[in-house]
Amino acid sequence: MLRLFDTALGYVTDLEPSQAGKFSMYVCGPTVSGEPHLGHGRFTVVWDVLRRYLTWRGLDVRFVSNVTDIEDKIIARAQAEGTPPEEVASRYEGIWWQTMSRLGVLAPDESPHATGWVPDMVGLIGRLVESGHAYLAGDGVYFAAESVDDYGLLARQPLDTLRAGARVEASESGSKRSPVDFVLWKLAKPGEPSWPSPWGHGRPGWHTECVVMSLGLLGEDFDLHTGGLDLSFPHHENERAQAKADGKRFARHWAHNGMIVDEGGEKMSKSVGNTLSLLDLLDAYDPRAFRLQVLQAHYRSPMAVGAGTLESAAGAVERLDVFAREYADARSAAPDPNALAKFRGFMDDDLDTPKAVAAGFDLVKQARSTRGDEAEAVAAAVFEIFEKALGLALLSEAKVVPESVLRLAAERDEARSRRDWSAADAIRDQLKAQGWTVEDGPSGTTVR
RNA sequence: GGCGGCGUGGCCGAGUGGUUUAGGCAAGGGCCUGCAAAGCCCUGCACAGCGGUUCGAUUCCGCUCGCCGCCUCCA
Repeated sequence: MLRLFDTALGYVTDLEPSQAGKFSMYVCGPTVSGEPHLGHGRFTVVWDVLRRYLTWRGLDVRFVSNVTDIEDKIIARAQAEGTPPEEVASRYEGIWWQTMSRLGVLAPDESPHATGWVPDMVGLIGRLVESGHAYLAGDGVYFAAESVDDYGLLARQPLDTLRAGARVEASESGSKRSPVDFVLWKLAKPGEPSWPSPWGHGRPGWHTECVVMSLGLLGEDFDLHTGGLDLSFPHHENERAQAKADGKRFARHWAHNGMIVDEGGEKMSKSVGNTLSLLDLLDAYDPRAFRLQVLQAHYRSPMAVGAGTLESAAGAVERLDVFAREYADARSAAPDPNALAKFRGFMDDDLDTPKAVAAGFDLVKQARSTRGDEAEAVAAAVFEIFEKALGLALLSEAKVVPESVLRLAAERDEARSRRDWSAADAIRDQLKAQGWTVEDGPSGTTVR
């Protein structure tokens, strides 16, 4: 069984599903108020890998990831642009799914939208108000964090130290009774989108949607709740507090991925403004290079991304493609069971993809240094591991070569058959100048 | 201030109390090649600093220095 670091426990533990053979996970998705950045790219790849791996291991995985389509930043952008908030949200959601597809991230089984669940959220808030866990203040309904006895579990800090450390500015609204309280329902200002509620027209606070949608779709006691490390507190803490106050069991396990950092080692974040566009990066490099780089770092470690790291990863992808072309026939062979067992051992140990990938590269080397059935089985394991389990597609098909290039290649073969090396070299230089790599094999000149 | 993490060879990035190496990229040498490319083989005496524990520490403990995260919207 897979072992994973559980944020709530603070150590690596067995990930026993509540129902044998099944696995339910909820990943906190994006707020669609802008283009995805590198951090989004990482968390989606990390949890996509976990999902694929568990599926590959034979579990029936149900993967739910939300889209936050109503939120302050969306409203702010809509107002700045003079367009409706729905328009902003749907535009960036379109870009989101398009980007995910380029990254090789599978679509969730379900992707609930916050705006589709407002009545359920109002229902939850109502129950929380009734039971005394929430209260109405000047500008909205707030959750009384201190009413939950183990508040601070995910933060791994007791409540009083959280309270002591809370920024004063954060509570300057003057509405909260305690600085650790958080808003469940924001009353609408004129011109803001709103839904009806017993407390007046307004919109849900961010921390409420994920509780309602995860419980609504996966039921109580679902297996795993994940997201970026920066969501562990306060977002996930607050979700958990609501579920608990509502008498629900909520997620059995919690897992969080590490942050992307810039060249200076500082976390990329919207507030600092040092985020890098994921779209630009995917335009500039093979998207698989980013995916491989994510795999080569442990999911909990901070990860630096820059031109150098991406070029390095792109080179490695290229190497894998060369292998995939040479060993394309092995795709249909039975993978070497020992190789797969070793791979599983690494993955089961807290999703150690760096080691798993290293093992994959070792297999590439191993396949090339043996012959016959053994080489074929090892090569088949390479495909099995990278493509099926990790979701990194390898290209066995050469890319389409334009007619003019093929003609030059033919001319070069002809020159070589005449042993006219200077003519052959001149053509090679010409092809190189056009960005093609020329290789001479038994069947003549090939380009890629 | 509270809680937590990190510091590894040119770069990214794993890992471990002790025969021999993570892996990728880059670099150097060799094989192959008309020359290349691709591939294969070989090469780097890495573990912030200072002490301590130990037969032995990069790995355990302490201290110092440096960097970072969370406590605030954030993946």
